[in-house]
Amino acid sequence: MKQLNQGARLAAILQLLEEKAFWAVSELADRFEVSEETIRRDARHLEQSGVIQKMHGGISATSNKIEAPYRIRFRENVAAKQRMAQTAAALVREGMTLLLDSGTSCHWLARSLAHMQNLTIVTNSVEIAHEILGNPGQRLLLAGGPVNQIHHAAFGPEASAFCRRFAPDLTILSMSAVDPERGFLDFDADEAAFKQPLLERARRVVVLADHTKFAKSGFIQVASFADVQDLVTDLEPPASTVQAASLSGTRLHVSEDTPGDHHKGNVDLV
Amino acid sequence: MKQLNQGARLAAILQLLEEKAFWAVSELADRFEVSEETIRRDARHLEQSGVIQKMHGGISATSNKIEAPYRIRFRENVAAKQRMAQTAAALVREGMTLLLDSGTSCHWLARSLAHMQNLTIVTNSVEIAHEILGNPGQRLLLAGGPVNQIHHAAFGPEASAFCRRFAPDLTILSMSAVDPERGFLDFDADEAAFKQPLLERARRVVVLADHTKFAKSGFIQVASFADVQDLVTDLEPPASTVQAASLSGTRLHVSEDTPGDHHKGNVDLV
DNA sequence: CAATCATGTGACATATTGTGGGAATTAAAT
DNA sequence: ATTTAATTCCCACAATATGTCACATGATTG
Repeated sequence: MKQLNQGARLAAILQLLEEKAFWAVSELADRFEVSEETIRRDARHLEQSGVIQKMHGGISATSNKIEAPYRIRFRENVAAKQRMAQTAAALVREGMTLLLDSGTSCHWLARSLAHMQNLTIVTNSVEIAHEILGNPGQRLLLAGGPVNQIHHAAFGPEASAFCRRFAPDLTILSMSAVDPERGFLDFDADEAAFKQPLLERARRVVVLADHTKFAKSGFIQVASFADVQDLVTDLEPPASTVQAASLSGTRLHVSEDTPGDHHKGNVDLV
Repeated sequence: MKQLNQGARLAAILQLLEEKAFWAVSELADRFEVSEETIRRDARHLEQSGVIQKMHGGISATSNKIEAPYRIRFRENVAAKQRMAQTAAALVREGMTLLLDSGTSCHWLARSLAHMQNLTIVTNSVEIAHEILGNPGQRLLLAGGPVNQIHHAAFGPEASAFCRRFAPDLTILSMSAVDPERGFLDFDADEAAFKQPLLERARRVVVLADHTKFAKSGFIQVASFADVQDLVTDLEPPASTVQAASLSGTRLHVSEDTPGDHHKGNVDLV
């Protein structure tokens, strides 16, 4: 192929990506008879305009389907979420009825429960419902209504009324923020309004909150420490939070990352 | 297989996991002509993003659990279902409100609607809800309640009452059997009891039924031809069925397989 | 002619890969 | 059940490959 100017080359690259999903930088440099650095600059330009995706070794077509933000969040901090899920799963016994809140942490917990039999799961999360249906031998009760596009869950009055009909053995909630003084908080008003009534009928409340939640402070209080029997997290919380939990009798389950140290297990304070 | 760079290799591994649930490290190293350690590192990357599960000796798809029967059915007769979905999608306009019944045909339709904006989807199917949440710019109203393990959808009174609150532009139903004399039938009593009331408030009823449904005859009548404005199917139905449809003014949309003949399109009788 | 832009080159930073040693896991044998 | 052997895994290091940046050159444009 002969020398093309930049515009023609960019267009040609896009054309080539129709044929093959991935092109190595060296391939393109060779084909257009320019230096690899030029191709890399082209790649940077195209990536800036979101048309392609730069990868190590070359460029690839952007996935034509924009992934929903929820599903991106689901894949962030996977290791920590999996550890928390394992820790929380240890609280579950066969035959139990669980109320599983929406949120990616609860979603990972649902996945960790795959092997358990004879569970009844009540949830308002479409993602968790979808997950549970992949687990044979688990009953699913789904709260419906208008579905929130951000959280992929129903928070409306239908969902609220539905969930209040049950008295689950464990009420498992995720929280957006944990504050030593104000307890557990949320940013979303609908979400908070959905969770709050669940506390009244709850026998045992388990909250999942990774360490990033200790640095935040939402603006709607959902629960105090006294409402929560178990708090599962991935890193030791600040001393003030540990103390607040201790004073209210909230058990703290820290599932730390312990590479090469498999017998240490979880640190359960109180 | 030739040497691939990391990105291409990761994608290829995910592709391979579609074929076989478990791949040994040695197998993959062999296939990609890289060292086993490289494969292990790939595995670590993929596990970090939660896409696969690392096992001793190899990697496996996260869901090494038995795939739910629904999800197996979803992958059967894909070509026919996709054609029917395309045909049905042609009836949908932006801004519409759709009631989408459960069933794999409707599920494929939901997928075909991915590119459309500003749709409002009412459904009782967890699978369809999950699909819709992957389509940006579509509103989702989910009917809840106890979820049927076979159909992955809610058929209970909560779901029924919820759906009856809406007057959708299109009411799209799948049916288990089509009989020239008795109309549209079902095998499942709960499912039938859910669908029947939807017909009353429906403005326009679209039924999806592939050709296998013409050979069956369920035992619960859900609708007569007079209730149904459009019938989408993949092959020309028996003459008696065509006549029954014609007499009741039911439009017949046959999305036949027309390889290399893209302008023939659908056969619309009446 | 000055200013801007595209390109190539080389120096340096970052990422990926293979190798070998030692820990961990599994399988086999006692 | 306990020990032994084989396999597999993880880590650290070195080599290679790739990416980024800064600067110089030549082309293009106003």
